[in-house]
Amino acid sequence: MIVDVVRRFNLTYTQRIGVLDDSFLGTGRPLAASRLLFEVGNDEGASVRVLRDRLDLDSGHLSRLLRRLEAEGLVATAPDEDDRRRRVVRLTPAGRTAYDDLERRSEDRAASLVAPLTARQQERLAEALATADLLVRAATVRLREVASDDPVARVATQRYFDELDARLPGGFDTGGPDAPEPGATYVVAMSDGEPVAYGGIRPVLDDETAEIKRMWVHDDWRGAGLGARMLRHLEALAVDQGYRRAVLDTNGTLVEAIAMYERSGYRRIERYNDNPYAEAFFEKEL
Amino acid sequence: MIVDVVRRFNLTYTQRIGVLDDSFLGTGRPLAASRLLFEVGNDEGASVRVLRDRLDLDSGHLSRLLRRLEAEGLVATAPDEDDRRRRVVRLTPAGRTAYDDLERRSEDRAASLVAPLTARQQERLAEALATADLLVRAATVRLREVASDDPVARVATQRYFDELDARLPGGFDTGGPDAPEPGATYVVAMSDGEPVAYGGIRPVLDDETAEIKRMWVHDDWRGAGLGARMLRHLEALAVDQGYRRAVLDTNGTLVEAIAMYERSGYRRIERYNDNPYAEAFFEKEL
DNA sequence: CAGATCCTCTGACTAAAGTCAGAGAATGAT
DNA sequence: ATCATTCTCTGACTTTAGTCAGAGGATCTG
Repeated sequence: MIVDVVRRFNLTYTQRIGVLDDSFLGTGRPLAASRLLFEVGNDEGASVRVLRDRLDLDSGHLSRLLRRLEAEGLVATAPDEDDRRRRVVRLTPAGRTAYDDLERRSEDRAASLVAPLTARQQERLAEALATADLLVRAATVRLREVASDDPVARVATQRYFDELDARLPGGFDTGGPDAPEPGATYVVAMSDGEPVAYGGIRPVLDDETAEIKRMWVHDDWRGAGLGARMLRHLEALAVDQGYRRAVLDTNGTLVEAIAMYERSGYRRIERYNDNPYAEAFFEKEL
Repeated sequence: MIVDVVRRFNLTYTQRIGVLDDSFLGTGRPLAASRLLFEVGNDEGASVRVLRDRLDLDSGHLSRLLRRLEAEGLVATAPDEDDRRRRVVRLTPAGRTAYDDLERRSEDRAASLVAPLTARQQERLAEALATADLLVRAATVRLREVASDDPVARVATQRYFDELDARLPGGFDTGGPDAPEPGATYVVAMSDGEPVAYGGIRPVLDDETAEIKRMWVHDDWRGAGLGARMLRHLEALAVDQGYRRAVLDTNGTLVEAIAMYERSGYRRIERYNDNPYAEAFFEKEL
């Protein structure tokens, strides 16, 4: 059923909205060149390498497209001062104008698409598309294991601490830099190169028990089921590693987290550590 | 606001779902050939002309693609018996197999896209996409004036009569073929080559009054605001033609229609004709 | 500081997409 | 019957897209 809806929507989309991509046409530039210009404008000072990954282009192909935009006077490239093998690409003033033109075309397209709808219908459409957007993004998030000193893991951890600090009544003190945790496994969920959820497991109490640590979901991603998905993923990892029980602690102010643990089959237990910030303790047989 | 949501979704879509089109890749055939094969399979016996319009291809380009599919033994072309300038294209058994393969790939893609979501999330996504689908389709419907003896108008009229016949307690009798109606204007809303809504105006009573006639919306399109849009369109036409008042009659069983007229500012009036099927009468100052 | 690796670039292609003119058969209008 | 029109096709292109090998400079590793 859902598959049919997705496919039907896909068809509608490519036939009707897909024409939005045509906003990149009619500029006298090939599509790939416009896409590149758009990407450079979005991420001012991106290196050629980043653009290549982002647009999934062959290095020769991209290089030629850059020469073309350069010849048109829209972008300028210069060596990256941090690593002179890399080259950074920037828009020239003329390039900025061309970029703004693309933006305007894209906006006009979107506006003319919804113009025939009443205000009420536009609201319904916006709501439906926002929901679809969130869920599609959530569905295409990739979970991957990271070392706890991986730069991405550090970013996620910092955000986790920041949130605790903001939400706990007395603030939160990390107590200095991370000590290495033998046997711990951390997982990050990435979307568009940004961490959107994070969590890990580590041995605790006895060798059959894993502790779920540092569960965090990006603000913009609440309600998309990412937390539950991360939790399932961590539980599966724990089973793979031979654990038979998961425990976790959390602060009483994190009510959505507590509700999510309860929905996921966790039961409250007695305090099992001396974490001063923890107020609620849970376990689940795996 | 809505514009931003549309654009954001557009980006998500092209980056994530858009890869659905890749189901046409990896078949050893160029994309255009796969699309053509898909189209031929969807509309068995389509003429080259129809395919050209549908896929928006240059006639030379299409012709070469057809030769290619023919050489692979996937399609066969033969002159159209009705007009031997035209040629109709059909799938061969091998072509049917290749088509089914494309279908399967497309389904698999859609299934794997939603696989990471929970059942509840899949439901939400299906609902959101179905809503978006309906509204996007509604937004891209084109209204155009037609003569009442235009084939499309006949189809729409017939569906209108069929529905009356099915819904009125005693059935509905057209009372023979249409008499010509001097001064009448009919409008049809088309989507994918099919009429999805219909309606017209004609002079009645005095030369300041237009009567709204034969308002009909396709079953699948109820709730998309098409009826209201058609009504607004007809009112605007009436104003252009110098009318200052619109009236209409309808049967009491057509409750959604009555609700729609009331929402659109129509007030109940006394019977103004002797239409035996009419039970409710409305007017609106334009 | 030597060798491996990374990054971007050019050369030399092939494949796919798209364009335009016009030929030849079939059909419609008068 | 004639002429204009319609439909599909082929020929003869150009432009985009995409691939692969390797050159040459910059940086990292031991």
